[in-house]
Amino acid sequence: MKLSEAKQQFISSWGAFGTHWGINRTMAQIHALLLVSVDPITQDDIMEQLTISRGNVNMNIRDLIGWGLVERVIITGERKEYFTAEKDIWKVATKIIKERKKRELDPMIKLLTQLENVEGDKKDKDIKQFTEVIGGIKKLGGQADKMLDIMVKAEENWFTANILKMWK
Amino acid sequence: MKLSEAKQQFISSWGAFGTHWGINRTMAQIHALLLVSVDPITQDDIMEQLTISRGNVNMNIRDLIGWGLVERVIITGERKEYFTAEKDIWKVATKIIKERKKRELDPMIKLLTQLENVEGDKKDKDIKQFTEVIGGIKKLGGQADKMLDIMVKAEENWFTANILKMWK
DNA sequence: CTGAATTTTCAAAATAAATTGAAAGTAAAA
DNA sequence: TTTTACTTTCAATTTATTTTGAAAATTCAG
Repeated sequence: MKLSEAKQQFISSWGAFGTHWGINRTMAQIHALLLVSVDPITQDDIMEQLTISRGNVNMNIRDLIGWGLVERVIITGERKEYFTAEKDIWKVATKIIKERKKRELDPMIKLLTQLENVEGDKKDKDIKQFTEVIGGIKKLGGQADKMLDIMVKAEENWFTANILKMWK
Repeated sequence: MKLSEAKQQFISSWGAFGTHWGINRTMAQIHALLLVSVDPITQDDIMEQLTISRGNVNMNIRDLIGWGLVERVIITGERKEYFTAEKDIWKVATKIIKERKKRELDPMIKLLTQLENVEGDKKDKDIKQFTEVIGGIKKLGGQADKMLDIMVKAEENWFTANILKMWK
């Protein structure tokens, strides 16, 4: 397979993959394009390569910057803005995990904590099962939290890799 | 907060939470309703509680059964079908993880493996970066795989919990 | 078998999400 | 300051997803 073909394939698949995880197709594709672009590129480059509108590119790029996955690059002498993506996949994963945890997991756990304090007799069958389910989810969330923390804190890949190998 | 209110709140939030993860709101809500229902319930119960159509309930219930999160229950003497959800959250998570891994992660890793075999000089800057990015994602996928395997294989919650505590 | 109860299907309708493109906004250059 | 190159915004449109509901299929009791 040729490089250009492989890049195309990657961009398209990464986009499809993203949709399964609540990320919009175009944002994932722009991210993929930036990942496989050696040098920083402009909004016009993205428009052309993915055949999408200027507004679309602009909005999604801003989102990607918000996620900390892409940054603006100033090229001296050039008027246009250039963009580049973090290429270290470990860092990429770390950022996504941190951000999703903050945006989704933390608020959910906060809510569950409130829901646990339901009125009534704790011995009641209905109440008991409810608090058990809620408590279970909270506990699971806590576990996930710990795992993610480990991943995030483990600066060195080998560290986690080796821990994991022990129990494989 | 009253139990009924808390249940309502949980169902609605669980639905919203689901949408961030590529799960449709109604399916997540049906799942939530089943999680907080002590006894098995019918399609009509679900229709009524969530005020959604029969067809909608039927399709989403089938999907949930496909994920192994819900099962049909035959109540002797009753003509209608009843449904119930797995209440052990650890098992629920395990099933979701296994299934998503099979449906999404495995195919992606397979594709990346193909893309690594790109034609041309491995010393070329463009090719080098491409294979590095692809290789990085594959490696990350492999790590995730291992982690998920550990979670899935760890029948006893405390086992993983304790491993994790060591590095917290 | 017959027919009532129940489940399933799926085309059409409703809703939600993504995309466009042109106008408004900004900032550097002249 | 004015012009010009570029970026941002957002109402309108397009596209994708979800939901409905009635018809078809299935199941089971009599």
